[in-house]
Amino acid sequence: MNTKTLPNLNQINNLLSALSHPARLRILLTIGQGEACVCHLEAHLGYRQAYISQHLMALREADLLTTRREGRYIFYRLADPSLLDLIRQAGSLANVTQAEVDDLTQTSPRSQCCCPHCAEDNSC
Amino acid sequence: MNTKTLPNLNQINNLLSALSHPARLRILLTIGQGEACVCHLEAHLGYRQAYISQHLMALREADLLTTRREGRYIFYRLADPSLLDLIRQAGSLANVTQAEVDDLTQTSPRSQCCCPHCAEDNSC
DNA sequence: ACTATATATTCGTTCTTTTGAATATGGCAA
DNA sequence: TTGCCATATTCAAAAGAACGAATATATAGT
Repeated sequence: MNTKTLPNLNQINNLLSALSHPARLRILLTIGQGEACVCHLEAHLGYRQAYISQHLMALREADLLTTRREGRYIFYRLADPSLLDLIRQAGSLANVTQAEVDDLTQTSPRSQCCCPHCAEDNSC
Repeated sequence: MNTKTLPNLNQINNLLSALSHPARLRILLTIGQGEACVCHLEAHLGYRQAYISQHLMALREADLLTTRREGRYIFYRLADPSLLDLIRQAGSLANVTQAEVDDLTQTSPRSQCCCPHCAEDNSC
């Protein structure tokens, strides 16, 4: 629409738009500095699988994620870990402490992930 | 809307959503560390008055702006100047240099603002 | 009181995003 | 091959955001 030809503006806007969703924020925070497979996010956040995949697709298209396949599992990782800083800074501007931001990671008290990464810890 | 009851998440999301719009980003950058009236933004960015007011309303509702009335003019100011840092950081994540971010401020080669602040500089 | 100027609000339409449901793909193991 | 598990994609309906047009408000000056 109006954005005329301001590519830089659009790049920033695309980044922010990709971030501007509760589920996507939680996904990014859950991935954190490490990596996570879809089933992990599913178990951890309590969303449906397809729902998570859809948001992962959005994040991928915004170049915010990288992927790595390991057998049947696909592990997601932040393309740039400083994304976490951005979210934290947004939090601080929105009166959310860093501790509270980190809490947004865990919600689903049930179910566990049994991917290669989690299997050790869990009763898999 | 699945967001259940995660108020912190929503606060962050509301902030980011308010930012996620080309016109609003430019408005915020134009206000910068100082203050600006609507007519200034109008002249500077080349948007219609009502259009700007609409976006200012959105930014106000997200508590991103404070206002001050001076006669017929209403001056807008960032509620928290560190918002600029957030935008710059978003820029850097989106491969936009700080200089390029600052450029997003000026576009309309025409028209001038004649508010009390600008009158001195311009031919008003 | 009347007019002009600066800004805000409302309304309706269009465009985009979200989301559930269903289905597809791709690897692995029997 | 067959079937299963992890993940991706497609589709359509519903919800929401953007935006133009018109109109309202508030202040100042005459």
